[in-house]
Amino acid sequence: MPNSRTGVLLPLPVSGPYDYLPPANEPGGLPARGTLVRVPFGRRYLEGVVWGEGAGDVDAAKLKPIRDVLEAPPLPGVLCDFIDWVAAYTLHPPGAVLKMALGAPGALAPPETTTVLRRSAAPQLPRMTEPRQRVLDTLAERERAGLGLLGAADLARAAGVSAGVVSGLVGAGVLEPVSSRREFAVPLPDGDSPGPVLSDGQRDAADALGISVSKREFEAFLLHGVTGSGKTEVYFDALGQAFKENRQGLVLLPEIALAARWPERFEKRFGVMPLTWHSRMTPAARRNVWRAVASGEARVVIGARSALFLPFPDLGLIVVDEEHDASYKQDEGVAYNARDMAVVRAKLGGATVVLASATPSLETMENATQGRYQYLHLPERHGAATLPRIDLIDLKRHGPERWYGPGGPSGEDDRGQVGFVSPPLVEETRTALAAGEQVLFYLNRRGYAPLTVCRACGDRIACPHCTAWLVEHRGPGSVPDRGGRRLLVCHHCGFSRPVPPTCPSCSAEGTLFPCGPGVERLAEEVAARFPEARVVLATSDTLRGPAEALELGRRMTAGEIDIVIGTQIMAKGHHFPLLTLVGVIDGDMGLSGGDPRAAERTYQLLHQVAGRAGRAGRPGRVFVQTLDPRAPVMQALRAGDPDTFMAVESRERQMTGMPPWGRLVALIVSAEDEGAAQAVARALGKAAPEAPGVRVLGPAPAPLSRIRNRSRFRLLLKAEKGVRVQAVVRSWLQKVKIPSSVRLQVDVDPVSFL
DNA sequence: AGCACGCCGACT
DNA sequence: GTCGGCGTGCTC
Ligand SMILES: [Zn+2]
Ligand SMILES: [Zn+2]
Repeated sequence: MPNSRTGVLLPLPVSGPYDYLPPANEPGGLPARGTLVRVPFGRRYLEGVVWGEGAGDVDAAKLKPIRDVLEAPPLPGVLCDFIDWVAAYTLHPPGAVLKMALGAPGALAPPETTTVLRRSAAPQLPRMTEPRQRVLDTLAERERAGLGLLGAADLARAAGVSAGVVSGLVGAGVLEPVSSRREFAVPLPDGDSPGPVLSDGQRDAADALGISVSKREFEAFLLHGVTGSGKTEVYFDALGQAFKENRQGLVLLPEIALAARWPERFEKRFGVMPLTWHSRMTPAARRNVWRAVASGEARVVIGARSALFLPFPDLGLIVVDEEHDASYKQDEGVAYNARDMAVVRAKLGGATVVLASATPSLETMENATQGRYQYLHLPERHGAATLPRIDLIDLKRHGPERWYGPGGPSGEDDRGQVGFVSPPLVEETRTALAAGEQVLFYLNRRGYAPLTVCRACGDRIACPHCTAWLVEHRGPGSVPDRGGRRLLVCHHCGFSRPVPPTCPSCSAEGTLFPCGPGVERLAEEVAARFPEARVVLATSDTLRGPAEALELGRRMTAGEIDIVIGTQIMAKGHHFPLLTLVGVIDGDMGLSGGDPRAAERTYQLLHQVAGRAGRAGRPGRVFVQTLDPRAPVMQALRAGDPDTFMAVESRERQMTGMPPWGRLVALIVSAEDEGAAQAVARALGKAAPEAPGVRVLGPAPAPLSRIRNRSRFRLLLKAEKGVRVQAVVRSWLQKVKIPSSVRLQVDVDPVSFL
């Protein structure tokens, strides 16, 4: 008997596809792989995807027929293959990966409709009034002008009448409501638009990419473009080539950069705004983009990491810009690295993939050295902004002075406030401001102060749900001395409470004081030290969307701002012609804690921040405040010598068997009950594999040992490069029974060790 | 992921 | 005596 079952993958974390019978009403046999269907599942219906022939390992009596085939373009075969590949690599269920690909919610929703009003065939009105006539005139005018129908509220507004007039006409049967499909116009970039003249270096790189795109075969490139080399123009050129070949393009950016002005640059080059894909989209926008991609109408999408799972039927080019950025790694749910999976996606689809960065990751550099990626180096262009000179300020020798508010010391015992800007940086800032130039103070710490301490008992205020200190936030415009809001916020779970009037531990009154720097606190100091300067904060709290980012850019360019105090959001994308001085307040931040990539990341981040200073013809200056100016990463920044630094980093990782010279898989065991989590973690430790070239470290309490009221333990599997870690881990996990109250997160190639 | 089944504490 | 808590397991 032929296999009349079909496997259907459901967007659920179950181990694999479930078998179904073909739909009763479809005589055409088994639907093809990728077909979107609705199937009965338990006592409900779910959307799923036909995954292939049924496995046949389940009792025929249990089989139910597919209820129906959905009116939606099927998932391209290459996406189905990709989902299987990612699931096998990350050790997460394929259904969990499918869930990301369906872009839930909304991708499969029916097309958006709105109710509009049109003139009915009904005869004349019993009573015609002047407002009523105006509505009918408006309708007639719009029809003559070829404009579409409007909903009740819009029609009333267009005619300048109240809503009651329109509803009266509907009631009288003169207007009738009809449902209209809201059309979505897919922007069509112009691949033939010439673009700017490229330098010789850019031309060579762009040609190499263009030829690769035309070949329609998998090829991977590292586009190493130093600051000012114009790497964006190079991959724009390759995108244009993809459009000409009638293939689709995808540009991945770190989520934070999407908020900035990147889409504008695309528009300047190709004449239309690009379609974008990110986590904060409405379901309707999600649906529109998803469908436009699936139908092939969308020529290019700019997106955050999840855009990699969009249903491109013919993806010819993937660009991963800022490929070193750690935010390409997703740690929760399916733990995947979009940068690495982009290479896989390109391989499965016969596409070109470009990893672009001014400071490539060690992993990508090694892949280029080994010849797996072709190496394209872009030298800086003549006359372009170059990376400014970086100087170090030793905080041990140049400790920041205390400072006073506008009135100066209030008495003899007023010792003023703790400062974070050292005298040399204050001096440089004065000079720059006097020259009418702009200054950026970089501090990657949101809020007012990262810690609140009681000076009576020494107690530090922690989150009740996490092992983390609460961060004080004051918010823009609030004046704490006059009863403004002072909130303590947990950056891990979102818990917040007002700063209490008395110490929660010893009940002493007025003894709680902020400890350590945050951008809001830094802003106070800067305002006091440079009273004439116009100061703004640029953080994810103040730049919540593209509109705010654009407005900041406008004010900066117009010279309406003197000093910006910014977090990581300022490290990306923005370039301001008047900004010539960057002061890094805490260069050592991120260097503590046992992360093998800490120094590398610090280099990449500070290099990127440094790139904000300077412009053509007037190089900027960068000062990094540090307690350890002799640290290799600081010396490398000062010397502008990433190559030596990366070589040393590489050797260090080689000696310790760390990536890219070895493989890592992290297991994170968490549960509300600490004992339950610990028991499972210990059982996993006992059952650890003893294969050659494999070592298991832990279990140990995670550095963040409790988040959202869940206790966390970590184990780390370290393997030599050739080891098939997935097989090792899969058989390891089979040996340990995990109760449902305990969650086990598997993280292949971990980036975060918290 | 839902949703039901099932076995132990405090309620009409 | 029942109502309901959520731990365990199943869904083709
Ligand atoms: Zn106290
Ligand atoms: Zn918390």
